[in-house]
Amino acid sequence: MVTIKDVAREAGVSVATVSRACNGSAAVTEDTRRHVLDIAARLGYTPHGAARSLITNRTSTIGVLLPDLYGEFFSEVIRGVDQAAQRGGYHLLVSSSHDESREIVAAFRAMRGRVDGLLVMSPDLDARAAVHEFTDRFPVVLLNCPAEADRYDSIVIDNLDGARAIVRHLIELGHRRIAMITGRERNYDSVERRRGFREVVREAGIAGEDALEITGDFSEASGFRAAAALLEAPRRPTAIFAANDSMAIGALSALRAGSLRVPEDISVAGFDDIPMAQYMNPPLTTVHVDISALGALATERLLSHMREVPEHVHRQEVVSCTLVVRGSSASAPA
Amino acid sequence: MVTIKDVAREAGVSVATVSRACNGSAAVTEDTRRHVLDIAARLGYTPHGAARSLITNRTSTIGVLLPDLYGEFFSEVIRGVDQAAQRGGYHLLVSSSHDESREIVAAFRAMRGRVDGLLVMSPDLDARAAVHEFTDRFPVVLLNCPAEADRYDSIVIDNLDGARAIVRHLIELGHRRIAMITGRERNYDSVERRRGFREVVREAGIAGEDALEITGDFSEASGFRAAAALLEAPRRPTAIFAANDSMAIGALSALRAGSLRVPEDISVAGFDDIPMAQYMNPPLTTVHVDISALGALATERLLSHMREVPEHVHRQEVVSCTLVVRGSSASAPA
DNA sequence: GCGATTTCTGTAAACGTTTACATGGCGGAC
DNA sequence: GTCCGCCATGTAAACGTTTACAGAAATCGC
Repeated sequence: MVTIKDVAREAGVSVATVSRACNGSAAVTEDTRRHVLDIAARLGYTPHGAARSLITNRTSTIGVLLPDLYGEFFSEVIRGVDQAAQRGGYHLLVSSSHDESREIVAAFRAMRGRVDGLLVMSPDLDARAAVHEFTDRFPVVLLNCPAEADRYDSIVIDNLDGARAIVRHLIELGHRRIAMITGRERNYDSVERRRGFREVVREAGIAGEDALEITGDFSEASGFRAAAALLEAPRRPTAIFAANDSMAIGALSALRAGSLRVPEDISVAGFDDIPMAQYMNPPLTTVHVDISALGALATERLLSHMREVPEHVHRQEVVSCTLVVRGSSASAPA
Repeated sequence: MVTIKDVAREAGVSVATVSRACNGSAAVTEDTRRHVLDIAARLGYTPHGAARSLITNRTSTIGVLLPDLYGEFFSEVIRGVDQAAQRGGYHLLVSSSHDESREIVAAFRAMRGRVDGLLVMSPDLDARAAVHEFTDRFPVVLLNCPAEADRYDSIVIDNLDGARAIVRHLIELGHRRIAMITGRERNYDSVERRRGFREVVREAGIAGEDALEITGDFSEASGFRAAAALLEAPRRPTAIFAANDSMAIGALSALRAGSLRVPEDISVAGFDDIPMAQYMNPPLTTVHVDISALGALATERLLSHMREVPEHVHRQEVVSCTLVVRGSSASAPA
């Protein structure tokens, strides 16, 4: 591998000059610069990232910690993150599949000296402590995590508001028996969305047995299973609110398999508005969240945190979401 | 930031001993090891990745170069890559949105000293030269790229075979006017799939004007537009083969908007079998590719290449794909 | 109890950069 | 023509590790 020394020797200058020429430092003649860059190009020299990081204490990389990479939601988030990072001249070190605190800690440790800041997306409620331990190490921004607003920087979706809006929508359509397919018990987004569901349902005076809850895991398959189970319920709901679009899509499929018409016989609503949602049959009524913008926002927040590190003050930012009514919801059957 | 020196001082040993204790080297007493690790934990010491990489010449990271991160296909690939990498103790440095050769080269350069190997997924035909320049730098595996088999390691989908199978399927159902929605002109997968389409259509003796081709870009929206345009065609096709599932899903939506029934009036087929495909209405006939396995396979290939670097011999591996017939295709209307 | 051998720990060099500081050369002002 | 100052370049230290080698302590055989 060709190093800066090889270039220096070949060009007949010192390594300092090569370094300066490559980094566009002012103090080098135009002639020398061209000469050095020529040699460098000819030799195929590329600076060694680790060496550079070691001395400059900068890596031009931000770490991203995810629970999983499954589904369109996460891929959209990453897309936004990547775009914003690239715009700022940063790379992305991605680490996913961290269900347990223990794994998160391990991933965290592995990041020191490799990243300048960290974006943590860990909706799991248990991971909080693990995150806290590292928040003084380098700048951290939490994305969609449960967090005390004053101790962390965080970006969260207004889950509560979104859930309220969509459940209200269903109630306004005359539904009085509404089921919710939740995510896992420890998932923050799911818990918040369920909180909205429960609130609105209670306000509307809907009895507990008419506000059925059934647990999924945010995957299409779990939505399918949940909806299939709901069809067997003694008092079948006239509307289903799934805690995310993937489960809603699975539910649509199960209902069709059970020969129910959506929305004539039963309404379905999701959450997130993944790109696919509008192309469903029927198109999915859901809560729109600008997912990639969410990722981009979090990244920009992190980048600015990294610049102003000493006088930084933590903030929690809430991104709003809006109800999108499409074909999968309609008036309750008579 | 606490370094190995701090730990050494605090523990009253040399840095060498700390290093050995942390890395589980044999030559250190159990007592010393425990003592050192205690101090390290108390001080919250984490080794500095860059420093370690510099001396060991290993980064425990593999780079992933992508054209974009949009859609379920890429997210599934990354998922497989991430899982395999994690299993092998590697991290992922992701860099996406590289449309032009110039950008690919820049991304490549940024990777030196940061990764031990590189996974390149660049279906763009123009990027080939850029890739070649770096193949002697570190181990590279191409994923779904056009490549001379003997000069690179590569994994490709058997696009040709898959496309043939699905077009034959449509023809066997009696369709004689079949349209294809392709991807971009420079996209390798798309070109190969189109080649399969053309071959089979010609063999079946279908006239050129009955084998309409229309260009999309692999997005749902482009599939929607393409299908909408096909509805206006003088001789409307009775079947549509989209070069990927996203476009097929967009097409389904457009056909529904145009009041055509799928599959009674018109059949639709996709490619990839993204997780969502089976939940469509109607469920999508497509070509199944085990996408995340593809990513995992490429990663394992890269890892083994990294181990046996000198005597490594390049191979091209072709992963097969299988026709999956679901509800979106049926006999041609009379 | 003494030398040989083994086992553990310390010293210091090395990895490839960047950058503060030193140095030398050259031009301009007088 | 001399001196001063500036500007381009070079020298060398530093970043935080790992590891070859050396050295000290402990164990063992006799």
